[in-house]
Amino acid sequence: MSPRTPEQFDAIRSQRIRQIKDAALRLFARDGYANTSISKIAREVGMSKGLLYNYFSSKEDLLAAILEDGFAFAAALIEEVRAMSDPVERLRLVIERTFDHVAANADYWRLYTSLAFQPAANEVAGRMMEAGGTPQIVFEFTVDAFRQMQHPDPESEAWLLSAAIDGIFMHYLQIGEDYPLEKMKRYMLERFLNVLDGDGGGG
Amino acid sequence: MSPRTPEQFDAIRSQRIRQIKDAALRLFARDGYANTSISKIAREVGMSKGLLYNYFSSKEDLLAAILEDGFAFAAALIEEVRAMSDPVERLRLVIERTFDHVAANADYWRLYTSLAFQPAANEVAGRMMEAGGTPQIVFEFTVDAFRQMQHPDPESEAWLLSAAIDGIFMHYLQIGEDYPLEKMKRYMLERFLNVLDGDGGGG
Amino acid sequence: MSPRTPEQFDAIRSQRIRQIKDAALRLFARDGYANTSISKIAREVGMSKGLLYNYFSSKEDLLAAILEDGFAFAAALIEEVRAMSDPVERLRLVIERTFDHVAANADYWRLYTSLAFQPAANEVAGRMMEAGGTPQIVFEFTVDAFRQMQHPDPESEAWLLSAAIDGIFMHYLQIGEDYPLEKMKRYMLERFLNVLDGDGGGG
Amino acid sequence: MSPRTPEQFDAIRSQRIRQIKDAALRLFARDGYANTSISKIAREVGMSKGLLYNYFSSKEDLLAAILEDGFAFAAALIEEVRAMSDPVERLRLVIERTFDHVAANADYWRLYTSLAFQPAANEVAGRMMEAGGTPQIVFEFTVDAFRQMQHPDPESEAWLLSAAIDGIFMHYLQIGEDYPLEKMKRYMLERFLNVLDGDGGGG
DNA sequence: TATGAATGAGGGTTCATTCAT
DNA sequence: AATGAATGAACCCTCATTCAT
Repeated sequence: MSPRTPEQFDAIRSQRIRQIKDAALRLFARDGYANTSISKIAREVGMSKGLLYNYFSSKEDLLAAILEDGFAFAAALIEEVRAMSDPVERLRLVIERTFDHVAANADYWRLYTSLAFQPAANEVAGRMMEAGGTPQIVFEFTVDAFRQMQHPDPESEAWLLSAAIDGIFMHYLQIGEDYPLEKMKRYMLERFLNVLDGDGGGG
Repeated sequence: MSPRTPEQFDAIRSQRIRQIKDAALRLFARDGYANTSISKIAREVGMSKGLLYNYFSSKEDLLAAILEDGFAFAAALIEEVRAMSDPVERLRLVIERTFDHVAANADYWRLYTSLAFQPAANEVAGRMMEAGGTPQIVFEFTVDAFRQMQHPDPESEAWLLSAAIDGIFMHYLQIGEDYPLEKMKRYMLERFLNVLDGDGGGG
Repeated sequence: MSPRTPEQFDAIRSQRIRQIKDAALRLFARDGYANTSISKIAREVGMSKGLLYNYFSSKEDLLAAILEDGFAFAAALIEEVRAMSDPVERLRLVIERTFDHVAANADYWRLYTSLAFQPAANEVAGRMMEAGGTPQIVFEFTVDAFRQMQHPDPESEAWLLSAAIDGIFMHYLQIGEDYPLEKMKRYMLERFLNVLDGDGGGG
Repeated sequence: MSPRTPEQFDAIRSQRIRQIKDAALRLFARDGYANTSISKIAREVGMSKGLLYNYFSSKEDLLAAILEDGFAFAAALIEEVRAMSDPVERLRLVIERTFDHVAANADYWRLYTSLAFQPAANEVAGRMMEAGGTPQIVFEFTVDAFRQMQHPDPESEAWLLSAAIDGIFMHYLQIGEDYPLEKMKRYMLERFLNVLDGDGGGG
């Protein structure tokens, strides 16, 4: 009965936003952005369409918010790693962190990949992906590492490594939990970075 | 004056079907199946919506016809390669043929990949992909080859190779002609199959 | 090889028209006029849509031609019966002829009835039915007969008789060959006209 | 200012549903189900097409809801009458109630009859009519009554009575208010059940 | 005579978004 | 904060009809 404090309002607000984003991500990932209606999302969350529009001004806005969350991970990772002096060690960390993030956020990556494939399909997503130029930086890290390892063709090897990683993720996202993701992570580190042990930082 | 012969009708039909499939593939690949309307396809071809339905009974039917064309390539490749006695040589051929097909049919693979990512989004595509179980066979070819090469962990290496290939395709499909696809093909053959030369059968 | 004579052309023409009307009647009766497309009729006959339009200038024209055939029966019956001196005998003949026509042309009556129920649904049919005022005449015959039989309420009895006949037809058209149509014909003659025997004029 | 209560929403819903059903029934009855577009119904009600779909998930669903209302009458009548001990009295009541229902719901019966005539034309209606097997029960009531009245041929007489009733309805539905429906009801009761007086059970 | 390609209007349906309450 | 009624544009699809050949 007592009126809610502003803090309570904020808490409710944050929780609502989280619920909406979670439901939307799940549905976007499974059925595709275009095949997911606002109605379905609202029903999944258990709120009215109208209220959903109190938190996100459009379907695209909701998509942008979801993508933003994922970009934050990439930005944080770059930040964490930028100052490292050993390129090989840096690359190792990037790989481990990324594998773990994919394992923990499969839906996000499913959505991300499906959007990345058809940038023309969605203006907002297209613009955001162009802006969030993470991959470029990571690619340069990779070349650095192979150069330091005296690899004869660091560029090709970098392309290969990043292709292998993306391919592994693709397989994992399609096959799901039957895919030996953890094993492949260790196999990658071993084959590309000669890292023999390592518990993989598994979550 | 005299009525058209059946051959003339057939010619018109074939040409129209080809025009429609071409336009649809282009748009599906660029904008996504869900974002491509029949109207847009018809406009692209320069015909009325109604006429399109003389050739394809539904949007899904059109999609199926397009996918079928691609599956035919896979089936033909398997057929060609099945009887080969040397697994390594067989794998080499599969890789080369597939690289070439991807290079020549980028739109098809763009569409294919985008559909493969969200099988729940499209019933028809989902069913067709389940039925056309090519990847499984190709994976077994790969394991065979590495076993013959006495690789210590043929399964993991097979996973890695197929991931690398798919990743390369992903990059190529996203980046386009700037991507060094031909170079990566040679690099792959060299690194995974110890094939040193080879002009790659380039088309 | 020898060129066809005009008579042959006419014969072909008549046959085509008959085929088209037959197929159209069957489909109109079963699926309804609105649910039957020109394409379906042409396919059923085994000719092209274009050719069908050589014989009937529109779908409505085809419907009109079919209805006309049925009206011809009614007109002929009236003609045959008009001069009869005994109203009872005349009514008996009308009933027998009508039962027989319904039995032999169930599809026509199915179509006729479905159209008669919703005159607003089809302008052509509506106009034709209004013009072909057969029922009115037959009703008067019926009243005449009952008057001659000294029935205390000839009008009501006439309404009843014609309702019973129409109801029997309705049941027959809905139930089909399981319905005891012949038996009901005899029962009607017996109960309404005191006709005890009669082989029913069975065809 | 304050949001609408659930009761208010319910009231709006009920009213809209009633408006839609009323308009649809009127149009279906007059023009036929196939000739009545959702647009026309919406225009008749004065709402957008889209809103109509908030209340009925499809045109067929709307039809089903309308038919359901009519079936409810039949079920209630059967229920009311089932326990009656005197078959003749029971039949009398069924006849009176049905005449009254037809008189009060002419549009419904127009629609019903038009659908019953071409079961192949509409899957939903076909299935519902098959399931709602009222006529069969009523027919058995009728036979019972004639058997109790020692009629020499109860089955034929039952067929005749039900045909007469259906025929009367047919005439009434086609002719409209000029048809002496009330008079025919009394005439039927008198001729078939020897009921001489009766206020007609007027509703 | 004969074909079927071609059109265009209209039908059923969905959905992002707005708004009164 | 919260609801769901309401709209309108766009979507997939059908079909009577016309026309070049």
